[in-house]
Amino acid sequence: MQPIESIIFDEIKKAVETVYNQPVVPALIQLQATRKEFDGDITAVMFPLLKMSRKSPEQTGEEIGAYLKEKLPLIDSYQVIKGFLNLKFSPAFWLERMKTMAATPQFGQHPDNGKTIMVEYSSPNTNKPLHLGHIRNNLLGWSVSKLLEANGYKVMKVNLVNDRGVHICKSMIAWQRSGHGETPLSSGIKGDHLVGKYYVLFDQAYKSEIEALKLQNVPQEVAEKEAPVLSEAHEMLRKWEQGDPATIQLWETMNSWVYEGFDATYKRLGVSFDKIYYESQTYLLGKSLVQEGLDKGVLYQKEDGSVWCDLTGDGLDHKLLLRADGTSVYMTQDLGTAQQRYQEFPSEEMIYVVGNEQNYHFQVLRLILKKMGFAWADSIYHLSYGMVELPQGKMKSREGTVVDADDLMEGMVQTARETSIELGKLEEMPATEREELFEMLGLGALKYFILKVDPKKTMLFDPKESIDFNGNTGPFIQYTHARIKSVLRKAGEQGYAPACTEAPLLDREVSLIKTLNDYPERIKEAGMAHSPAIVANYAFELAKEFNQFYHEVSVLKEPNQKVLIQRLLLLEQMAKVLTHAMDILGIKLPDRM
RNA sequence: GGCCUCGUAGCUCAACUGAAUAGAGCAUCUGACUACGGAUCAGAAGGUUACAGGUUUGAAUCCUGUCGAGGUCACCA
Repeated sequence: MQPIESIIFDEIKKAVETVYNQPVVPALIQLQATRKEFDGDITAVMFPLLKMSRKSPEQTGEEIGAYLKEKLPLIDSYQVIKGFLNLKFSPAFWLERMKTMAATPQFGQHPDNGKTIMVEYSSPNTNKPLHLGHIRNNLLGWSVSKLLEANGYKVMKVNLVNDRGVHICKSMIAWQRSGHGETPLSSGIKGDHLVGKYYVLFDQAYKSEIEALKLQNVPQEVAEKEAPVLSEAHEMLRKWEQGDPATIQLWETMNSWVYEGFDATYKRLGVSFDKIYYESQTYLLGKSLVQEGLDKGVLYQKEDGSVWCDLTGDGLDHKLLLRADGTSVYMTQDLGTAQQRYQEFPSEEMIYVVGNEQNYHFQVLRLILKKMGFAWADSIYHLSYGMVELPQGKMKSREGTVVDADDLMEGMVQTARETSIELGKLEEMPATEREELFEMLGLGALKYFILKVDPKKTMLFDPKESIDFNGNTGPFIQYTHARIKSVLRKAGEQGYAPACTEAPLLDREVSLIKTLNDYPERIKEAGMAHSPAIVANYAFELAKEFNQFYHEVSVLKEPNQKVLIQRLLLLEQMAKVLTHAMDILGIKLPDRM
């Protein structure tokens, strides 16, 4: 559906050219939605035109407004306030708009553009369970993928699991030492939590060994490096890299526990992937690229054999790419995986959903790829999101302030359960259906709370506020949807079906149509900004507007049937748009609650 | 110390590309339950957009400086 601005743009340009008898640069025509407090639908800013008109802003607005009103039937009236020309469209125009959107099956869904985008997100370590920070990552990754799909892209959702390294060996060592063969099955503990438990145990053992060494007058720094458990962990990593069968087997076993746990968390959170990569299979990539870089003279080698990239010319430092012993570092693999991805799925854009503490890493990654002459380096987009903080500050594992993902989800669902039961509205609902509803509400609250904030900003997660179900929250929108559905249901029982009857529209209805009409543009805007927050805030505006309308107008008590039937059509549109918007956020909408 | 990001109502967040009187929600106070669903709605109060300059017809937004917060500058990932 054609946005209103583009319909009117050429007309206004023509009007200005005619009235002032000279050509106009498009940039001078500035249009914006008219602010709520003024009468009108679209506003043209007069200031840029003053040089042409050589008249006051008010006079200029008058002249162009008068011309437009006379020439364009769809302009009902105009009003000039200061330097702003507010144009109001005719009711017939808005009726037409409503008809068009009602006839559009997937309103808000942009047509397939034939382009592919890759989105990498989640990318967890396999030594501990997911926490609140991962939740933001996962929700963003999922939602941005949906958002891009709504913008007509084909999206490949990818997860690169960090399944190897010394951190995993730490859990393995602790399990060997004190696990006594414990498994998720034998203990009833979820796999990722069980492995996480041993990671913590490792840390405790490590610390007490340091203390013990210090009692023997070993200096702190030396103790930190030479504690026996740590040496064991490094030894294990060496064995792993050599392919020692027993080590590999333990590694596989413990990782499989973690995956089982992650799968459950992902499932409840509602996210999924099209392809999962494992770092154990990709960590050797990138070495050939480094060789290529050396040949091209983009990289250089030190006497000890280590390979570096000099980025001082770009205001950055020297960056290590291969250690003296020839092993690769994080950046090396990332160069390699980027190339592999691009070859595997040539895409318009490769989006990495990664926290902003890695801004520097991605800056360097792009720069090196560019220096090496890969044009696709520009298609790498680091979707950098801010940290999630708690009222008491940052999450710190040492201080035990880490909010576990599973606990958090369960807590939200439990709160939804308590709140709903307290309100006492669901006595008639079957138990299983009720539980499904609590799940929808609890997770809806969580997802909305996190996604409504601009990704790049640091956000505060206040558990007390997140479980609030009033105001700008997921449950508020879910409730709104349930009410709309309820009216439609009752109307259906009375034999009414939504339709456009050309009945006159109230101002409030025109306003709703305007908001609905804006939806596809907002999706586009959100897609370009990679920001689900724009979608969330739009949905809230719409829900709020509905509630106001609903409070003022008795839809089912309306005596004029034509009016009634047409209002149902408007309600149906709202339900459709809300559903589509919430689907982008991964939030389910109940028909009743 | 170098580089990057951020600073908006008591709190959490908006403000598309520079545009009209900087908007919501929460909390506070007042009002509406003879309800198509009150998990709602109406209203009040709350601001020198950290500070100081500059550009512009116009600045929360762009530039410079100061102050404050966070991140990063690993042969960790």
